[in-house]
Amino acid sequence: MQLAKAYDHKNVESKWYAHWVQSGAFKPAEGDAPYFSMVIPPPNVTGSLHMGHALNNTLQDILCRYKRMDGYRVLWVPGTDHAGIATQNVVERRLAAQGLSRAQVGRDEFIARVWEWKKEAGSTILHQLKALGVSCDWEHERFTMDEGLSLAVHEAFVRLWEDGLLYRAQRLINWCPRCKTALADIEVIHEESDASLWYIRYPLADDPSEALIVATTRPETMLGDTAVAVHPEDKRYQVFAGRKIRLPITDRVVPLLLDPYVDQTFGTGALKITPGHDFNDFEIGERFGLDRISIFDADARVDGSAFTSRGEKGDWINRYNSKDRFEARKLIVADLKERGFLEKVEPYRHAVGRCYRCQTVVEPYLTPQWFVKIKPLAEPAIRGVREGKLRIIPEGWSNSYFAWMENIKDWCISRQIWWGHQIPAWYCVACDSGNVIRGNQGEYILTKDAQPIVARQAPSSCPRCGGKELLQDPDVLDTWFSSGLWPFSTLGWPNETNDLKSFYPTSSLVTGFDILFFWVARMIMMGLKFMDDVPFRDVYIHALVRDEEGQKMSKSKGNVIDPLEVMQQYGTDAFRFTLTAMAAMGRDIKLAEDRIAGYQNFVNKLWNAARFVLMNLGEYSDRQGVHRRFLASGDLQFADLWIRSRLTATIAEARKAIAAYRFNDYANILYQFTWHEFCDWYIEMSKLSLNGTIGSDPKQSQRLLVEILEQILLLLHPIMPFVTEEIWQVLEGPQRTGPGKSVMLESYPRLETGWIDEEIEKKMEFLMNIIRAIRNLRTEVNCPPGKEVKVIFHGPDHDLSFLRGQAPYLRTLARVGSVEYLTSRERPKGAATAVVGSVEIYLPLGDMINLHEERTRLTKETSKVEEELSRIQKKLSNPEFLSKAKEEVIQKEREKSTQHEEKLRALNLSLERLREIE
RNA sequence: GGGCGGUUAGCUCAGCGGGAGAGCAUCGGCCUUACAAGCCGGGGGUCACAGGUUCAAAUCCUGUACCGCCCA
Repeated sequence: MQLAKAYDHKNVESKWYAHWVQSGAFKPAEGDAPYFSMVIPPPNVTGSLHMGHALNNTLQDILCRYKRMDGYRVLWVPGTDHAGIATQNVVERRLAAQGLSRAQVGRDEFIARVWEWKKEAGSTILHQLKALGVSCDWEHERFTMDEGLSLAVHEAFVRLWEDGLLYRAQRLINWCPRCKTALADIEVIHEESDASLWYIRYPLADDPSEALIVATTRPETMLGDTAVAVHPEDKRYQVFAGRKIRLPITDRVVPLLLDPYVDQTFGTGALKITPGHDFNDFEIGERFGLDRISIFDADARVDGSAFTSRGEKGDWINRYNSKDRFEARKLIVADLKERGFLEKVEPYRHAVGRCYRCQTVVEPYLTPQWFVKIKPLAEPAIRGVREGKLRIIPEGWSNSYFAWMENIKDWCISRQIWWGHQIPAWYCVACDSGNVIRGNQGEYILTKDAQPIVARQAPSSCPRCGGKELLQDPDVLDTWFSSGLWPFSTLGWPNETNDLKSFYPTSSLVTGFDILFFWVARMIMMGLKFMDDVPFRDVYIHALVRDEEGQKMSKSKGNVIDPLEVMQQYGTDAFRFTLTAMAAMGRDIKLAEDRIAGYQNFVNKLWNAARFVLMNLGEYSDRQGVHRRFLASGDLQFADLWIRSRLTATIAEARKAIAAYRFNDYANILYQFTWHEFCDWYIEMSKLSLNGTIGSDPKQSQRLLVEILEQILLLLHPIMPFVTEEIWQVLEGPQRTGPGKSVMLESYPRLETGWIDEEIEKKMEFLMNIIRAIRNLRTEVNCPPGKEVKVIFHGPDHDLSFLRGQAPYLRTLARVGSVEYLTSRERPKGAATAVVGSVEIYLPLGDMINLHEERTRLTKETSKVEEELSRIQKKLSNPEFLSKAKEEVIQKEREKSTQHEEKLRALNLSLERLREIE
């Protein structure tokens, strides 16, 4: 029953994880205890573990382990999300490596290949999470594409449709020409970039010698212009009111509109209007009934048929047809320049929208899509937070939540990809034939007017005409649509399962703010809609992990720290502790590897403290598995009472911190107690009891050491599961270990408020200060560390008699060989001096003292105390302070004043002694 | 452009109305049989700046500067 000389995390971690899983320790307990449930923010099935996951799951694991130990029935549901676009991209790349395209293999074969890929590579991140030690119930693992969750998706879709909250319509949406799919608004990332502003002459139709100059960042879209707009009050353009414009190149004649939307300060104040490719222009187009010309195809290449179908003619159509939008831009700019329509080009910086998956510049594109009518869902979701059914922590984030929710736009949920939940809507080839356009290879296109038949299962016939041939909508749903259902779909919804009854609403959700809108907001809306209750009571939003310079970690910047490497090198516990200690609310984490190394020392410290305890157990083996038995039973010495009091305070603070999601406080409180109270003082003091110098029964000291160590292990376990388990198993011995036994199933330390003893704590604080003062004096006089010294105390009787009782501690901890207690007015001559409270401490080592240095030191301290004292006295002589400040504050200041006076008096006496020698 | 957050020791950060703190780094001394991944001790800060509120401001308010994020 000994521990190895050094803690070897590599061997320990996988061993205990397997043990936990095997013994079913992650499964929710039976019984009727209150529950605590969480769902994991499902990582992308394509993903691999990064710092964000590591932090996110460490914090969740802390909550789960804490709650489990504290008697709750805990369920933590793990799983992954099918990540439609990302996964499709991965599999397409694999196909491309074989020289194949998605179109070549066909839809069914492609889907089969995605599943194949998922089978072989889709659990990577879950395995990595296991390395982190997460205590998820793996029997509850879910995947957004598995059968049950697909059922939930269909059910949700159909119900939204039945409730009139879904519609299919031709709208301008964000289109990624690379992924060839629609994106939701928030899937577009706006990034500032350097570009140009082109100024183009737009001549008047009736007099080409007159022209307006429009400024644009996208000259190529002029092929789709159907108007020019100016501000109604813009004096520059009032002469042009009511006239028409003949567009360069296309010769299209378009109206000049007056619209207050136009920003007079932008460019020339004259705005070209392209309702088919700009969101703002689209709205102006709506107001004025303008044509919307969709000038590009799905690849964002100029689509000549867009013009011929309107009866437009000209060489320009052929010239630009099939040209990529950026190529078309170059051509058009060149052509404008050649024909004298280009006034000037200015450098210009503006935000460009890019696909969040592949960074391609998105194109506003006019296509039929499915939308969720979002306002009726958003309103209850706003109320839910306002009324406190759901707390967002830290609270500051609720502002962002409200701002977003209140300005929310309908959610485009259809995606033109293959991997995902195919939309449960069908179209009748018979009665809707005009809208179902079939191609040669079995593919088909639905027009904007197609009539969907929405159903839970493929209908066998058309409810309108009885037609037997029905085609399913080829689009799939946004992945976030299925993740929006995650908190209840994973529990079995739409079936009324026991899980759903037992664990919904979930207790907490822990996530990063980057998916507050993507995911959290949508879960709240969906939860309220389908479960009639919020999906979780608390949302804890944690920080982003950045690199040392505060930069977001990204592969392209090359500043990524791989959590797996870190765990390998420093150990998972050290890594988890670092993340926890740095997870202060509302602030990003700048992670430096030094810090992890620093906390690895803490793991080592704990390990060695445990080694000490085990090494000193001697014959003690009569443990009966009752923790805190001897701590509770009395017969405690001074140091025991002190550590028990401190332990109790630590338990109270730790519980408070974790309940408030103050993870960094939790970590620091335990660090402080373990290292600087238990190790630095209690263990050192216990050496005296163990060797019989103090107290009567060394066995009692052994018991208490074990019990306090146990408490520390229990408190630390949620953060550092592995090392605490390893120590626990050795410490408990064979009677209490074995299958099904684990520190993670023990009770979390409860609060015994009667154990707080302020008097004892004050006394210990005093003793510590005395010891520290003596150590300090020794250093000052260059006294060799091992050498015992004589010390003389002078002070009030009660202090001296207390110190008389502490002689053994003074000997061990301060190397005080002999003590003299002075009560007379005599003072030793030629001694180094320090003052603690009202006690003067003399180190009579006349020959070793540098008188000059000693005097400088004392003088410095005197002036420090004087300064402080005068500040306090000034306060106390201020009548306003005395009349307005709280009584306890005044009392405290008075006490301080007395203490400082005492100290000052003692210091002055010491200085006097020095002068006598000199 | 709108909103949010930050600016505290050399570094990373707590504290957010009544004594300026931690970890790391640094300096000095120690291989004291749990731990040199350690022990003991020390130094180091007009709490960004300018006003204001208050008996009392790092902490609350206003403004300025710089940095970061989100939204448009």
